[in-house]
Amino acid sequence: MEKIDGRTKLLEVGTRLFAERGLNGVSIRELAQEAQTSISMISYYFGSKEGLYAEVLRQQFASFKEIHQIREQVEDPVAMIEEYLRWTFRRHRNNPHLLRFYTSELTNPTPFFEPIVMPVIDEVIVAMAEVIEEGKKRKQFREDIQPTNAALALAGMVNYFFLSLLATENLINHSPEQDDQLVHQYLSIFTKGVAA
Amino acid sequence: MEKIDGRTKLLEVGTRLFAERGLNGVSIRELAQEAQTSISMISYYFGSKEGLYAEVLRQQFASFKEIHQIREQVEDPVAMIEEYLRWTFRRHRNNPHLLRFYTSELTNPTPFFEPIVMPVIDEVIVAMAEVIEEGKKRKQFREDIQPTNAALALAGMVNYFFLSLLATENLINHSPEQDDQLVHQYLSIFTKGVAA
DNA sequence: GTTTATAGATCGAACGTTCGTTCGGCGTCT
DNA sequence: AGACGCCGAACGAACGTTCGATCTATAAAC
Repeated sequence: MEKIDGRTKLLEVGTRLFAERGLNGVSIRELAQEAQTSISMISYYFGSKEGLYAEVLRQQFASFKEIHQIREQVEDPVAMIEEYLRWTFRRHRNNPHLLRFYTSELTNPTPFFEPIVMPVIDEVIVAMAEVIEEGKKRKQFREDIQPTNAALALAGMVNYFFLSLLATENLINHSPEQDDQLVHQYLSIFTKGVAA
Repeated sequence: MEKIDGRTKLLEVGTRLFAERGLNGVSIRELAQEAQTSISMISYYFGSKEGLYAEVLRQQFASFKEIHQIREQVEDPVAMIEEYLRWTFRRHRNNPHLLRFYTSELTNPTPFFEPIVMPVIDEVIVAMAEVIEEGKKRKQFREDIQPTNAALALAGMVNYFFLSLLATENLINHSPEQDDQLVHQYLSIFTKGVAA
């Protein structure tokens, strides 16, 4: 039974509670009680409640930077989109809270959206738009696709699908084995298709 | 210069402010000031702040019921999906607040999600899943599509796309003329396609 | 090896502010 | 005169923050 330090415990509890009810939906008294510490510890470690929230956000969105490593490793646009989908699935499955912060900040931005969240989201969208552009050049993707719109649609599909799983509490039931089917389905938007 | 009654003004202001910052992000004092009335009017007309929020939610999600009329009018599955997309585009363009309530309630549900929001969302998803199922029977859609997942993905794509427009404040710039391209792009997931 | 000093972690009480709600009264119509 | 729309003051509760005191553990001094 090892005792983890109070700061870590607060970050842990903050992540869970802020994800569930947002910045304004959680009080420092609830945070302190859940972390089995006192209310003054939040100001002590993070300056303020908003300081704790900002630190939680930074932790949550740190994984977005991985997109650059993935892009270096995978050269082919189709393979890259596939890898992007699997990477996103993996991230959401490993961290069920990320999606809530992501969507919540996009819908009702806090003062931390612009400095913390927007830059990392932007990097991913720009990166994927470039990948799609390259795919068009290589005639792998349809001509009528607008890269930035397509990158947004792609991210939207995946995120929203997981959001629906989250809302119906099926996130745990969705196993890695189902990824293949989803990847294939989503990928097909970009590949040459025949309209009915 | 006609004077609208206080109740309507409060609903109007409540819709805008709750959409921007959520139930917990807006105080009754701010609502009253913005509506140029006094703080006691909220309890007077709606019982409580939550009562006002609930009424706003009911107004916002009333349009979801239109799905049944549309389904009665359009018989062909492909045409139905197309009509669904146009209907959704139209709704989001006419009411820029709807999407925020939709996503916000899905991500961080208030006590009103279950009684007010969930039922109408469910009706739309079930209806579209049935349409997709019918499309599979008629060999219009690919065999490997799972109807409910596909209905969720479809809704996700559209909603998230508009959410991104909202976040970048481009919603006004997106004109009805661009709908055709989007409809075609999104529709292609369901039509028989060739993987690259 | 014992004592002392020092820095960090933790606490609960208290502060001032803001919150949502209630209530008595005032004006304006029917 | 009675019903309704409306107001501002007041209430208790909850909020986030601050502060002085206490505890702990390591380092320094003897």
